[in-house]
Amino acid sequence: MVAEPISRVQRKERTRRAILDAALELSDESTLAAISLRQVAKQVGIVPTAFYRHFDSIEALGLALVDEAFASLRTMIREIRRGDPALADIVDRSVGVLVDHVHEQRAHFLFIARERAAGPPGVRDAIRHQIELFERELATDLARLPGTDSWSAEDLRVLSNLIVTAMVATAESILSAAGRPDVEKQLVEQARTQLRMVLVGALNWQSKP
Amino acid sequence: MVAEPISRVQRKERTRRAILDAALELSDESTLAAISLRQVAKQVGIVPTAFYRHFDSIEALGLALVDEAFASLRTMIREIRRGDPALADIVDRSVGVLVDHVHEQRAHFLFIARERAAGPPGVRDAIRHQIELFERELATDLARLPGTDSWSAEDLRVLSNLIVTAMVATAESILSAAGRPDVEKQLVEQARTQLRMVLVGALNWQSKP
DNA sequence: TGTACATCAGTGAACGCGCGTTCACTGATGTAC
DNA sequence: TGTACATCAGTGAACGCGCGTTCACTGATGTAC
Repeated sequence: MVAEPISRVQRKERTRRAILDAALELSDESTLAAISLRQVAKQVGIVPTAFYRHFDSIEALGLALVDEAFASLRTMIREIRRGDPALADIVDRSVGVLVDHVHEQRAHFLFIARERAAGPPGVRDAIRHQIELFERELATDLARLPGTDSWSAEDLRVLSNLIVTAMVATAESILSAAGRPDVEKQLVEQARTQLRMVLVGALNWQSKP
Repeated sequence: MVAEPISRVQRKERTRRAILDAALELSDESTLAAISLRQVAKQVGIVPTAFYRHFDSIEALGLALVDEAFASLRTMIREIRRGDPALADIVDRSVGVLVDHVHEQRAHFLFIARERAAGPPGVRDAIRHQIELFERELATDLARLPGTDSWSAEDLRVLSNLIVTAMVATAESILSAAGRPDVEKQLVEQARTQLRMVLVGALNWQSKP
């Protein structure tokens, strides 16, 4: 076996990756606002000043993590949308995919949950904006369901917001139920029931003219 | 007019109050995890070491603020419960009271919104516990509504959780819409519609046997 | 292929600053007699 | 009412430490010829 030569560009990308991972790891027990550049550098194994070769500040690093986290969320959404959109099992499938991704991307979800409420203003805005995009996409999905023909655009948006809110809350609850499978099972069941309740409401809803 | 003598106990209580207020004020732009004891002391106008005469740590101060914030929330809930429980306007009244209190107790709501996600573990647990109590109380309220006779206790709890989740999200949105009355108006309308959608779902719901 | 120069990720010393916590103290308020 | 002592909220000096940021640097990788 011959040792592969590694280009300068690859080396830099590798360090950048290590910085992002270190910040995610530290985010497990703290929040961006309380994490120091020196802590991140120490975890990566570089000298504090080397951090500046990759990011201008901890906030800039946070924005990069937001992009990354939502890119992985989009993969999830595509997964839900794929396959048959049979109304019957759409609830079970959606909740199932969400829960799987919370486990697979635990660090990303934890990061978003924290920074959504407590991050630097720029980071909070970026997260809010991304969640808003999800709401709009979900609204157009809902418009394709049978029975929503008579709905106003506004009501579709409002329903979409309610569903996204409930799913965000579900993801956050599951994160704090880590290591208690019985609690998680109950939360999953709760999320399914809530989605069904909302859908029953939707099917019986009449938009104002 | 004669100057009132102030007892040592009163003086101490006054300083304690000032510390709580200072922490609330600082929480407006930061999170407990990033606030220093020295910042709080400086804002109050006492020497850092004097802080220890009142609280063991910033976390202990946080727990006191949680108690205080939820005490004021209970006042709010009592206000909703009072008066006629006519189903017709219960939605408008509930949302109205919530919005009023978000404005009146802005600092408390901001504090809870932040620390719920990003606070020290003890503070997070305390907040989670208090919200859980609200859910249970709401569940017993819901059980008194007409049409819920056939509901299982579990479904009442699940519905209650959904409503509380939506109201918490509404309060948080209104906080971030500060200074934009048009956005707030839309959020209030959204909250009302969502509650109505959920109630329509509830009225058409059949608990599993 | 070989040489001379440019690029640039990471280094290490240094800076002034705010941090939590310790300790012995002060002096006004409270209490016992 | 007056005196002697106890209490204790707030003081101020001091500590060692981690912070973000500056700067001139090193040496491996990349490029031009």
